Amino acid sequence: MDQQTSLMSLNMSPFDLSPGPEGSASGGGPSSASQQYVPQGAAYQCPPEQQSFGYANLDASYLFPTGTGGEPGAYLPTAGTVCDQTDTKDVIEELCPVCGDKVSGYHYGLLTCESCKGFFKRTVQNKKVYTCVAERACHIDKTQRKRCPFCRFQKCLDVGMKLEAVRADRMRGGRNKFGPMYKRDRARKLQMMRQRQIAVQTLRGSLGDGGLVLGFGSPYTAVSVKQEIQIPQVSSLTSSPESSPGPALLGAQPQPPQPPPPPTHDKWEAHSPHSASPDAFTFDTQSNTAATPSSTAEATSTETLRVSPMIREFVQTVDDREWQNALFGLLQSQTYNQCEVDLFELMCKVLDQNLFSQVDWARNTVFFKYLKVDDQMKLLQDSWSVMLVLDHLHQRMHNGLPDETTLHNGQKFDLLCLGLLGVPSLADHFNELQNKLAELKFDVPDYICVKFMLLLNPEVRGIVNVKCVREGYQTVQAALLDYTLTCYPTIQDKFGKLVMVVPEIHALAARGEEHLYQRHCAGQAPTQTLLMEMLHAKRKS
DNA sequence: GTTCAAGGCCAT
DNA sequence: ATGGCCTTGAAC
Repeated sequence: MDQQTSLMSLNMSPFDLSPGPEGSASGGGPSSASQQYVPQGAAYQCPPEQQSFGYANLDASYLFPTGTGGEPGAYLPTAGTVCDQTDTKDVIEELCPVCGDKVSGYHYGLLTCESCKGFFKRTVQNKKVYTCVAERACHIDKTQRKRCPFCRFQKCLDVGMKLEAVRADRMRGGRNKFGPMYKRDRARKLQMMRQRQIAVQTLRGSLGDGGLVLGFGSPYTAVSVKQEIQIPQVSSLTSSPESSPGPALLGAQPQPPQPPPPPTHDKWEAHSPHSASPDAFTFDTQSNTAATPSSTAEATSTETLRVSPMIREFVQTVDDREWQNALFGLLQSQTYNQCEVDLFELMCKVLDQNLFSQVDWARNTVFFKYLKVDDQMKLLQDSWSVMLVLDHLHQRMHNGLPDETTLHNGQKFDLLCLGLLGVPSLADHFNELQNKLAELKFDVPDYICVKFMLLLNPEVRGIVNVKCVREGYQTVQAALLDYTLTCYPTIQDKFGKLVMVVPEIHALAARGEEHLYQRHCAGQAPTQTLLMEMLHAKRKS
């Protein structure tokens, strides 16, 4: 699905390099790298036949570097060269993330080739304006990089080349503020390479070469809530903002992010049938079926019985594998070949992506999909944050999502903060909530019913078709009540207790929203995102 | 003194 | 316009 279009109309310029000594463009603000470059004029035209399919402008070719055939697994050193040669030079022997040519050093924030360095410099210094006559998704590689400067520059930004590293005063020589970052990046790469070598040595003995196939997410983009809702529905759940590639399969190397620990609870949290192979970007999840609770004391005897068809259908709308793939895909695409990323900014991007999934989920569900777009928007604007919190509780409780993960560049990313909407001090409250739910044997049907009830809130102001919303809410409410009575008869008033938890989730989400809004106002959050649009929408209403 | 990421130069 | 090579100069 094409989320680029709306952003392309935002007409943002990358050329606001404030002049002045020592990086006046610094200061921890949003990285311009994630913004969309919208050129004007028509200096260049991109040949239509050069467009690649979709928006996968980042290609995986540069992941299989330096002359070893480009086969999966070629990334691993051969047995004879495993040891002793881990110096900086080896680390540098990567391929340019823009075009796949040989890297010549750090340039404008990351390792690139000489030609992309020059291209980026000329573009920014001379304020060049390009146009793509195709779909703004041309494939960029070493042989075709000259054909569409628009897409080449876009890709430069997408992979993280930094506009602010181009000096407005054109002063030569010396070092800039990125020096220490390059140094840390080198150290991290060395460390990771050493770890990898150890793992390879261990694994070669028993397994032989492992495959290495890395999936890539497209660059980050945003659209308006309304547009997102109005995108034609697809047959199954898909996630935005990018049409995420499939799960990235990793071979024999200790490649972050790591998979969370296996789940430990009931059948709704059962191991995935696919989890036998090492798959660093997938953690175990319940299979996406409408199975019934089985291993809990209450539910064992009810196996496949007495769960209403509606709840079964609800459970089928849960696609945790997609959620995980989208999460880890984004974390990877945002950090691959990056020295250091702003973790708050990254968190906002993940939240934003989750929001897209949220919208996507909602507009494919019963009750909701028949509403008018304006009503849908109002419901989503009211419930997005509580649903994000609830989703995170679900991922932790039913899929063993860990507190943190190591990013591709070696930085640690706090996953829990996603559930806290960026407020670390809410961790205790969040854990308390999780414990409370665990005591209630909160399972996947509970989760999905509560989620529906959060979404279909008839109290939201300005809803035109209140009747329909209320009916949906009451139907789900009744289904949940029935489910809890049927499947958990020994938990006294499970339904009532679940309903009591809802205001707590609201309180937590409200604090998160406030925090995000403050940071947004302070210029610390990425702009032009669905997340920010949601924050603003609620304040306006 | 060395390093290396900036900007500059110039043949193509 | 591109891209390989050269010069520069702050940080180490």
